[in-house]
Amino acid sequence: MRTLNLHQLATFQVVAKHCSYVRAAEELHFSQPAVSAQIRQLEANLGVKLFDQIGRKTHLTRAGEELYLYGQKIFSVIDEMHETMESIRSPYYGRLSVGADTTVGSYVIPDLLGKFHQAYPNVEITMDVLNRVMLENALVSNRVDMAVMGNVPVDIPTVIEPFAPNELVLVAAPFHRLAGRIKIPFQELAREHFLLREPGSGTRAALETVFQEANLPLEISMQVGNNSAIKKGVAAGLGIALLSRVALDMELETNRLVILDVEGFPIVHQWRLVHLKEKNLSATARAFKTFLLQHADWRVRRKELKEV
Amino acid sequence: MRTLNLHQLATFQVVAKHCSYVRAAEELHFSQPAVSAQIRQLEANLGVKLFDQIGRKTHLTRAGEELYLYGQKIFSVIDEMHETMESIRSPYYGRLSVGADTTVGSYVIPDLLGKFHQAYPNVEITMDVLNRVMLENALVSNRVDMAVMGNVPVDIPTVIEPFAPNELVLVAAPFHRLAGRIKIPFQELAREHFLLREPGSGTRAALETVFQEANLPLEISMQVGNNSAIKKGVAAGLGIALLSRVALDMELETNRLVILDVEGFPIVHQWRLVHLKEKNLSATARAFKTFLLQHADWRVRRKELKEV
DNA sequence: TTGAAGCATAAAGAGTAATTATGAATCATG
DNA sequence: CATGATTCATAATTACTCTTTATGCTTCAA
Repeated sequence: MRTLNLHQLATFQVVAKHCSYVRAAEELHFSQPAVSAQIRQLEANLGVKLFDQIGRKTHLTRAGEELYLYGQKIFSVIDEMHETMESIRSPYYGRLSVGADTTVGSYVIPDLLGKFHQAYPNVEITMDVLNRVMLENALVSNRVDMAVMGNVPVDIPTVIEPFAPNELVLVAAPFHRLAGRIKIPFQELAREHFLLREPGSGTRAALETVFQEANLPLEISMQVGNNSAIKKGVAAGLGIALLSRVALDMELETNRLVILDVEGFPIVHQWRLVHLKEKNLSATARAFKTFLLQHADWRVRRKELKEV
Repeated sequence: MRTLNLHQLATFQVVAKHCSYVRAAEELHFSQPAVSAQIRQLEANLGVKLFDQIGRKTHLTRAGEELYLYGQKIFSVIDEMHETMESIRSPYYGRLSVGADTTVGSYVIPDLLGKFHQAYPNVEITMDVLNRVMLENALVSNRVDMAVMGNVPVDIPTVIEPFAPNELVLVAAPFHRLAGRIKIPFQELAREHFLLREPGSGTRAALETVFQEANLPLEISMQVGNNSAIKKGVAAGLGIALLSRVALDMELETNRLVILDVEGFPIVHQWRLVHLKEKNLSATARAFKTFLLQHADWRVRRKELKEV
């Protein structure tokens, strides 16, 4: 089945405009027979005569008049479509879907998204805070453009960019016996009770690793699936905890928690920006990636300055 | 400048629908590489990626989603356009512009247009009643599809169809001295005064011709540019006149005028349907032509029966 | 690890559309 | 009234585009 040919239609529009094959050929930079052939084929395709040749004047038929109007309609939709494609090519318009794991999604990304939004106000941003499994899932099923996380998936081909250091610090209540002491030997921790996240949490895994390497037993005071709850517990004196530095701004400022200066701490992990290697990043996504990598550093430095 | 290719867009729509090149190829009865090539070119033309290949699943990108919507819009306009063309191909829709000279346009065509309108109620009909010069002008400049007239233009290539006889009869007032007599010798007319149309009128020319051939002088009582005025004058006894039979229905019925039975009368001319040889008659115009030629005969016969 | 599924790539052939050159008809003009 | 300019049609050739077949690579389920 022979579908309408836009090339023919475009040619027709010009011929109809001038009511002349010759002048249409000039405007189109085609030869006159080429134009004639296009019109002949268009007439054959549509099954209607488009022009009347009266003497050496060319007139539109009724069908031609109607087709001319439809041509304008069609090309105006196409123009609109091209504009849309143009805006998609530009990073300043479009949609962006970012996934983040719990900590980074709660404490780091929101600020950056705010800044990005200021720079690219017409970009529609979606952020999903997900656990590691769901994140990996969202990545491979293409539901997010990219993800920010600590432990990147290893079994799928991805592009990984180091994004920001994740300092895991030991915190305690200000009245804790270790608070304020400096260069606390690691062994001292053996007597402490810990508040921990659920198994599978990256932070918990890190803590377990260092205790295993030091061959010390890890005393668990409480297991909680939520950073806020852990912070509350520590502040209440239920024990100490290993937490991401970025989650502690307010608690440190208001002196509800203090960082313990223990040998081997902070443990510095990396947050990473990840996306599928196969993924065609949109202009918007590329802009966001660049933006994130530039601003992350600065933000982390600012934190460190503040901390000193 | 490379314009959008509808073939590519149509292919894209199917691929987008299935999110699969293979299944699209099946539906389109193309090979899979052909489909791939189409999409590749479309992406190049638009400057955007349309699909993400994640593993062996194919996903639409943002640009692809947008394009899919535009594709639907574009093809719906095109469908509508095809429907319009279809209706133009049919004789039951369309426009029709007919020109007619004064007599036939006033007394013959209106009835036929009414009948045609009953048979083709969706056809937009325009009739222009024009003098001979204007009619010829309208024909060559393509402002009317066809014309009905007595003296057809000879210097332009036309298609001419005899349409109906135009009986030119001599009429007088019922109290005229010749009224009621039969087989009046032509010579008797020499004593009569005539009411005539302006020079250039076909009827006048016909009368002048027969007088010239008989070598008789033509006595002019009055020259009037209008058939109604002539009829009024004749009825008032100002003289006799040569008039088209079809213009006399009412006057004969109400006995305001009578036909004179003079040797050599009525003079029978032809009305003809004329259109440019080069003109592409629309389906509607062809239907009207057929209709007119069929119904004209019948109508004239009816007139004659009534007259007897 | 093997095979099926899905898409890409390359070479060859069929179909489409461009160009040049030329012809026929119209129409204004010296 | 014949000449030349204008306009579109036709024909042959060439260039280009698209399709197909054959094949390879990667993914993913069994």
